[in-house]
Amino acid sequence: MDNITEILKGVLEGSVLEIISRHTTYGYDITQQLRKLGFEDVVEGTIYTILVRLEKNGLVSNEKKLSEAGPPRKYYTLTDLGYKELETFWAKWDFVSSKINELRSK
Amino acid sequence: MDNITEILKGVLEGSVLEIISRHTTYGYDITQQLRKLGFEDVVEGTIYTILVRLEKNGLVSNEKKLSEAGPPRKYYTLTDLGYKELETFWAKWDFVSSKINELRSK
DNA sequence: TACCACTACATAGTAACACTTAGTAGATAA
DNA sequence: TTATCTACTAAGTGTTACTATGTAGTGGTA
Repeated sequence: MDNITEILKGVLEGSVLEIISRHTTYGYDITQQLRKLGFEDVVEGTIYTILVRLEKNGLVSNEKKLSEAGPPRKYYTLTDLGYKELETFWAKWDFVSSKINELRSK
Repeated sequence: MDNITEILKGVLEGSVLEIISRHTTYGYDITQQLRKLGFEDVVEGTIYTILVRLEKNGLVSNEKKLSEAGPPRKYYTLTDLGYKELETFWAKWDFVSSKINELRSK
């Protein structure tokens, strides 16, 4: 799917929160998961900037651990604030997507 | 719903295209329709900039007509390119929303 | 007449976000 | 030694919705 950049705005960050909420993980892996999901053009740089932002906003914390296959990894975990934000994200998503579908169907 | 700005990015433009595709209409009315739909914080300035952009990109054309209740209105209509773009928008929306829901449910 | 509310459009500036691009660096296999 | 995969960093860009403010026509009302 070409050029979904604009539709991804605001959505990608929520997706990253969702992924981290499942189990603690690191940037490179998150990128791979999103690409496997179908967002094939997502690159690492995008995810890392999101992670930096999330941490700056207190939504995630990280712990550096050694890797078996490369440089050390930063494993991210949601904070309480992060879980709250994730909930808010889904509420917003439900709201917007229901309204968009309403607009479309009538 | 508070602060859905980021999620609306890319979506609002598609919504405007969808509204115009139903029947030719003007900026102020589009704003009202979107507010009635639930996007209560959408203001006229936002819609006018979108309309200017759409026209610049050849997706809509407009015709000025007198109003019964104020200044003249600019009635917008989708061009062929506009209809194509609208179709593309819905394809992107379907793609992204299905992927997001997939992420959420697994 | 003066004022206000509603209608209707315009636009310069801002903030937020995903993306681009380029880099560093460890591990492993050819 | 070269290449490939893993893993993180960061400066700069482009697009978008929003903020804020302005202009202007119409109709009601005090």
